[in-house]
Amino acid sequence: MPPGLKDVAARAGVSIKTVSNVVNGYVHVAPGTRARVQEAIDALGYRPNAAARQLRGGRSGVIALALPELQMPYFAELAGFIVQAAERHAWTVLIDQTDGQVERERNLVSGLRRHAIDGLIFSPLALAGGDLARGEAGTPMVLLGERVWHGPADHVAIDNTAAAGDAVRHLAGLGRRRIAAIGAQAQSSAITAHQRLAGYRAALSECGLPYDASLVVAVDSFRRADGAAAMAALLDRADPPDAVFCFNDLLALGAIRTLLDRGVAVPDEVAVMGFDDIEDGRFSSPTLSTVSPDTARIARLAVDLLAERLGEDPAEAAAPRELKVKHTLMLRESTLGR
Amino acid sequence: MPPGLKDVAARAGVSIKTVSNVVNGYVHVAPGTRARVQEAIDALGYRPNAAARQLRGGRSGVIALALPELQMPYFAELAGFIVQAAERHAWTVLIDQTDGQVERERNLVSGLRRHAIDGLIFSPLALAGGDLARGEAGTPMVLLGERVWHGPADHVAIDNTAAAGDAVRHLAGLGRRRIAAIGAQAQSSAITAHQRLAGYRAALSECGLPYDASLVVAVDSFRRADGAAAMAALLDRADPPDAVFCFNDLLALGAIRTLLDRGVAVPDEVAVMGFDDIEDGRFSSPTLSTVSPDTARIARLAVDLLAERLGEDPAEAAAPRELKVKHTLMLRESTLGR
DNA sequence: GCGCGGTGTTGCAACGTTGTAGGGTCAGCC
DNA sequence: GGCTGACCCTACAACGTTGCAACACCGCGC
Repeated sequence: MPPGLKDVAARAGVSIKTVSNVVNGYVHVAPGTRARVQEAIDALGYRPNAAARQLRGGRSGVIALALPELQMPYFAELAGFIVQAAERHAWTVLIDQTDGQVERERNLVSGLRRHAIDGLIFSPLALAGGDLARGEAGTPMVLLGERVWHGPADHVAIDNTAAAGDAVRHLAGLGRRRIAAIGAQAQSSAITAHQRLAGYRAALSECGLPYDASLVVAVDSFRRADGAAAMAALLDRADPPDAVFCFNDLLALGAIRTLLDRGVAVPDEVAVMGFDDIEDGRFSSPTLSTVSPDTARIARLAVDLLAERLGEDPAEAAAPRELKVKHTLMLRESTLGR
Repeated sequence: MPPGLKDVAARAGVSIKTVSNVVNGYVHVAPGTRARVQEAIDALGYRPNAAARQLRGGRSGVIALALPELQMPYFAELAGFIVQAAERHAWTVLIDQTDGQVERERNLVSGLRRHAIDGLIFSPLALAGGDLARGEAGTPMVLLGERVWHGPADHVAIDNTAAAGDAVRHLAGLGRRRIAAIGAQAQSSAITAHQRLAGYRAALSECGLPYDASLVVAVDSFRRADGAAAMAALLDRADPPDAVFCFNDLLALGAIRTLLDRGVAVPDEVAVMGFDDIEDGRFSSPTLSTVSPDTARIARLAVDLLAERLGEDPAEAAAPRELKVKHTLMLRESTLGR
C-alpha cells in the first residue's frame, strides 16, 4: 500500500535503481534527474522500507535492552541513559522486561526473540552463569551487573562486593557497632544480593565487628515495601541495630519510612545507607547516603562496547572484555545528619 | 550466515516450503517428515528471519512508545505498564525519547522513523495540535495526555483540568486560604501545565478564593530541583502560602524538601499536593497527597486501542476515539498529617 | 580515429519468507 | 474400474531493497 521505489521510479520516469541511488545519496546522479526523483519522492511521500533494507543484508538499527522492570527507578534511569547513548550511534532501543523470571531471561539469551536486533544489552537478575553460555553467537551481547563466570560475552559492572564493603566501612567509621543488612535473598541465583552480602561480611570482620546472622534480613524483592517490612522486623527485636545497610535505595527509603513512622531518629539512632544513588534519595527526608555506581557511564560503556563488536569482523572477534566502573560513596543526611 | 529455510530443507531432504509449513504449524505434514524437519531445525539452530517475514507482508510485532524522558518516574511507570500491556498482544516496545523537543516530536509523527513499527503510542509534551494532524496515515497512533484538537488519532487521558480542580478544592476544604501553584510554564505549547493551571484557577474562584498571580510559580521543567527552587521563592515572600498545589509529584517532593530544610512543618504550616501518584510519594516523609490517574489503566487502554486499530480494515476505520480515564485523589500525610 | 577513464543510468540477482496453485498418491465409494 | 476427495508435498512468484556488472555516452589525449 505505501509507495515503493517502483512507484517513485514510474512517476519520475527513471529506473528503480536510480531512485535507490538518489535515496542513498549516490554521487553520480545528474542534478536534473535527482531533482525529478526528489520531487516524486516528496509527492508520493515515499519512505524506505526498513524490513526490505534489513533483509538485503543491512542492520536493523535496533538494539534490545533486557531488564527486570522499568518501574524500578534504578532500571528506569539506566534505560534512559542507554537510550541516550544509543542515539549517538543512531540506534533505537527495544525494551524487554523479564520481571526477573529465569525462563524469560533464558529465552532472551537463547535467541528466541521474535525481532531482528543488532545487539543485546542484558541486565540479568536470576540467570546463573552457565545459562548465559548458551547465547547465540549471532548477535553480540553486553552484560550489565556482576560477572560470575567467564563466558563469551562482554561485561560492564562495578565491583559490587567492594562497594558494599565501602558502605559498611563508612557506617562502622561513624562508630556504629550493630550494623544490620537488608536485602539478602534465598535463591542462589540472586547474585547481586550475594555479592553485597559478601562485601558486608568482609567489611564487618575487617572492622572487628562480629557477624550476627540475625541482623541480616532477607527480602522477596528490592522494593520500598520490602525495606519497610524488614526494618519493622529489626525494630521489633530486643536489641535493634544502630545502622542499616540496604542493598538498594528503594529498600533504604522503605526502611527510613518505617523508622520515621516509629519515631526513631535518622541518623541519630539508626543510620541508613542505600545502594544505586537513584534520584529519589537526593531529595528524600532525610537525604539518603548511598553507593553511586555512575549509571550514565555504565550505559555509555555498554553501548560503546556493542558498537565496537558490531564494527569488527566476527571472524577475528576480540576476547570478551570486562569493564569495571568506579563507584563512589554519596554521603548525605541519612548517615551524616544535617 | 545464520541458517535459513534453505539449509534446513537441504538437511532434511524436503522442500523449502515444507520446512516453512512445519515451522508455522501447518497440519498436513506427515509425522515422519515433521520429525525429520524438526531434527534439522534443532541441529542447525534455525530461527526464522524476522525481516523476511515482515517484508512478506506481516506485522513487525513492534510498537513504538514515544515519551519525553524515561528518567522521570511517571513516564518510567507508564512505560513499564505499556510494556506489560503490549506483552499480552505479543508486542515488543521500542522506546523513543523526545526530551520534549518539538523537532523530534514532529519527526516521529511525520513518520521519519527508521524502523518498521505496527503502531505508535505517543505522549507529546511540546507538540501543538496542528502538527499532529500531519501524522502519516500508515501506522495507527494513540495519543496520551490531554487532547486539544480533534484530529485523526485516538486518544487516552484523564481530565487534567478537573483533576487539578479536585486537588485545589481538597486544599481549600482543609481551610487553606493562600494556595500557591508550582508548575506553570511560559511556552504556550505546554498544554499540561496550562490545563492544570486552568483547573487551579477555576477551583479557586469556585471556592471564593482570590486569584493571586504572584502565587503561581513558573518552572523550566517538572523535576524535583525545580520544585525545590520554586518553593524557596515562595517562602522568601513576606506572605508565604499555607498550601501548595504542584503540577506533578516531583515538583511536590522537591517543594517538601525545601520546606523541611527550612523547618516549615508539613502539612501544619504548608500543605502540599502533587499530581501523578508516583511510587516515591507513597513512601516519602511525609507521604504525598496527590492526584492518581490510574496509569496502569491508561496504558492498557492505549495498547488495546492500538490493537483494535490494527485489527480493523483500514478502509472502514472507525472515527478517532477519545477515552477519558477516571482519576482519584490519594490523600496522605502532606495534606492530612499523620 | 581510437582507446580510455569518468559519468549517468539500467537490468539482474539475491536477501528469506510465505501464499497460491498444482501435482502426485492413496483410500473409499458407487 | 473409475471418480472423488483427502492428504502430503513442491514449484513459483512476490514482498522492497541494494550490490554488481554492464552499457551508452562524453570529452580527452595521442
